[in-house]
Amino acid sequence: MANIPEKPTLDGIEARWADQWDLDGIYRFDRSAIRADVFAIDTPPPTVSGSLHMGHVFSYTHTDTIARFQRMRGKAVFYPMGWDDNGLPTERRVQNYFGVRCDAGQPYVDGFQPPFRGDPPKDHQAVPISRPNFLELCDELVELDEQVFENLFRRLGLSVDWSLLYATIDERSRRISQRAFLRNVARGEAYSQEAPTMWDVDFQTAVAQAEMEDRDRPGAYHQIAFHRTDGHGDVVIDTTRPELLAACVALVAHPDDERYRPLFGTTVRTPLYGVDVPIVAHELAQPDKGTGIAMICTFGDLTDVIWWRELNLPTRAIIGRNGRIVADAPHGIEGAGLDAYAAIAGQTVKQAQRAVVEQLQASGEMLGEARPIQHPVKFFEKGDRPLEIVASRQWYIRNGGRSKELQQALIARGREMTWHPTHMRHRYDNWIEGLNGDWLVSRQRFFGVPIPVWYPLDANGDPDYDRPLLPGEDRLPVDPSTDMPEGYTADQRNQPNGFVGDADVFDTWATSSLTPQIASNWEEPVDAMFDSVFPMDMRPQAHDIIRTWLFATAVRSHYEHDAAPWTNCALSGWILDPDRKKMSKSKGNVVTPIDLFDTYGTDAVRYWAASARPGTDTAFSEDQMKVGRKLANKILNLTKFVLGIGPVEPGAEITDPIDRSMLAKLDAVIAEATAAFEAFDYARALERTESFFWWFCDDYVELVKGRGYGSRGDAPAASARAALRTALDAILRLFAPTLPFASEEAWSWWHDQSIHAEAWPAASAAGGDPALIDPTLELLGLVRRTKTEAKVSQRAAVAELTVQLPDALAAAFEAGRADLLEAGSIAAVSAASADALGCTVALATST
RNA sequence: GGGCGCAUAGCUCAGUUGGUUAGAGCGCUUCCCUUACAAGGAAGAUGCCGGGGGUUCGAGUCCCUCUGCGCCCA
Repeated sequence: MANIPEKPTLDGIEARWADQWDLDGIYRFDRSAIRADVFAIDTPPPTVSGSLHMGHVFSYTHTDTIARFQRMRGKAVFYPMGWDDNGLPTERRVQNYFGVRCDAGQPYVDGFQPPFRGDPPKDHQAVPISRPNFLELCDELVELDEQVFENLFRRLGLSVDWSLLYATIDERSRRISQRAFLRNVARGEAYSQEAPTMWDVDFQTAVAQAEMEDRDRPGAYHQIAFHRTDGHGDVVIDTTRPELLAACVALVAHPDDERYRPLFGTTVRTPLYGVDVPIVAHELAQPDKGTGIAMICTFGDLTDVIWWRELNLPTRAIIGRNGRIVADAPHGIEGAGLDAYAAIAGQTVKQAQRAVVEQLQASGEMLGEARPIQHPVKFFEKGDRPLEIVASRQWYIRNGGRSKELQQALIARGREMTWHPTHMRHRYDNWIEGLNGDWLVSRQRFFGVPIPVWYPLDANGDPDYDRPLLPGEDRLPVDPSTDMPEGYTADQRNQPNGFVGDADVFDTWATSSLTPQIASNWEEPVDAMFDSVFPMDMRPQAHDIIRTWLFATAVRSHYEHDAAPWTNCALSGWILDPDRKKMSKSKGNVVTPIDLFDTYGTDAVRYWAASARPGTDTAFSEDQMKVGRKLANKILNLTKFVLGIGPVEPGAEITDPIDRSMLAKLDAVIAEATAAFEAFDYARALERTESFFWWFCDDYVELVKGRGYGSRGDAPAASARAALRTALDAILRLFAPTLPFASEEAWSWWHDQSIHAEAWPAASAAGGDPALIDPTLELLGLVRRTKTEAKVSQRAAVAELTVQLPDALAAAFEAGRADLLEAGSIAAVSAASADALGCTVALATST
């Protein structure tokens, strides 16, 4: 029956088994299963335009071990894969790959051919192309990239159901994203508003709080004198942004600050521009910072926005969407002030700062020199220049940033989920508690899900943003730039009394926050699986995107389903290089996953990943992969041995207490591994299994090998063989989630069906005493040591073994006595009662 | 500044209700071709379990505190 290769090998087994699994469809989700029998995973759709790296291999392996375990436990596993391809990363990659840039002003070119397909020269000037042409190139490239990702994941052995594949830009995702948004609008959970917004001047898009980061940058304090309009001298302020002087609308000090209290309510005149501004009081002014009084500009930072809003100050915006000072001076600047303004109009922020400082120094209104400092500056996480604040109309989804009540409700949602590891929940709570505004979901970009909204235009051609025109759900997905709102005709586009389409797209997270809905065909006309998979059992992801992806998904589910989207969140750690530093290409220490698969085998790489404690940052370690390869190899060899030692008669009983003792230990391991997997601790499950496995090979197998070969006759041999076979069966099943290829290969030598369609092992219930075997193995160890110290072969004969035997161990000693003699090549043994177990080994003088 | 985590062998780490002599792998040393495996096996050396204090019959484990490192947020 057995089909055992002469020389077992791991080489080439990945491709063979990956293809076979695909052919057999063993990972296909059973759509007829009821919710209680389903284990549903909300797989994180990777950003395909990023490059493949070990982080993918790492965290996706963790998930796969859980999926395989649950499948073996009899669950119908819902394990989809998706590609998060919409959004800025793809746009960037398309620009760099084809040598183009999107320019909405360009006409569409039919059959457009980009100047390059990969690696444009460094000095290439990006070719401006129309938005539709640009989107075509996006579609072309993501298809390419997604194939590379799929190949990697198949090679990694992920047991996903590839028939459930989706992409966040595909038609279903666009429809579901728009549907969910329209329902948010209908319930008042989403709204548009004209407001100061964090703005990236290079990408020329608004940016959400979750996408911002602080970076320490050099800056400088400048002391600037404002002139009191009552003629009683100057008020000196400190600012790091003198270039915004023309945008100044007030000075502010703390209400308790005695130095400035008399000035509240008075006015000062701005230097250079001669604009009268009030001196106001607010708690957020910091008396210990600079001179204790600051200028409020529209807008230098988020505190300016708060002051502007709470103190009802006027607006004098001077920074345009391109990051340059706008051409027209704001209201209030007149006469000579206009000349001063002309010096900065059209300049970048940096240029303007130099110009203003020069002007102030010339006029004597800047005191002393600039004092350099290091201070945190807000950046878009993908951006290169500091964010500016510009006023613009944007769409928001309420997320608790402006409502304590909603905050509490969302924090409560977090408590409906079990977090692995538990302390990760704090990040969720902290993030919600630190929100300072609603979730900005509109982006002034191209490759994304269009915001499904039009606005009616009045007789003057001005849009009425308070009465947006919304499509019916049956029309989704729509593209407002080509589709028409109901009741309008194409020729009314952009005409007075006509309509205008919203030109923006959704933030990537606004769509990827709906992966549970997308993967399960929520409210789709056909093939809805939503009811049998939602709320899902597991959300695996990395811990750095708790504030973005995890939180956003919880928000959407809270609104749409009044539920947490999953019952468990499993957070993976990061990969560090062996020096505990970030891996980087420039250092030449980045290895690609495929190379590692080739070198060590996929199971070996999976072993490395699965050895890392859940949620723990982990060093990249080829040493661990070598260990994994050894393990996988050993599994094949052990299987060959157990299958080759001799036949096992049907119904053969395991009678020997030594064999039963081993099985009792195995039972404990099965129980531990099961409990660990159920708690999402794949690493502990592996560690317990592996530890037992080496003990089994080195100690148990060596002890009973001779008996198994039949040295003492048929009945003792039958017990050993049956025990070996029983243990092998369980061991392969225990390893199957972590080392799917080696366990399948070994399994296939004596089974027709895939091990991954088999049941998780159950306890043997042979009723053995787990400790019974221990004294025998301890004595065997002492014999081995004696031989090693005598520098003789382990096969060397022992003339006599004299055992010191505590009475309590007498029965155990007797049970293992015959096996011990054989395993140790011992000619004679005698035992005498003693307090502690021990022995004296008399080696035979010659072989 | 707020929150969280980590500190155990040269290195990477395990140590799950507190319980004999603190473990594994890698690396290092010595030995062994043995009919599953030399891509193997047998054995050995290496620890103020970060410091201090406390609870307890008993602390790597629980409490307090200090130090150092890392992450998240402001």
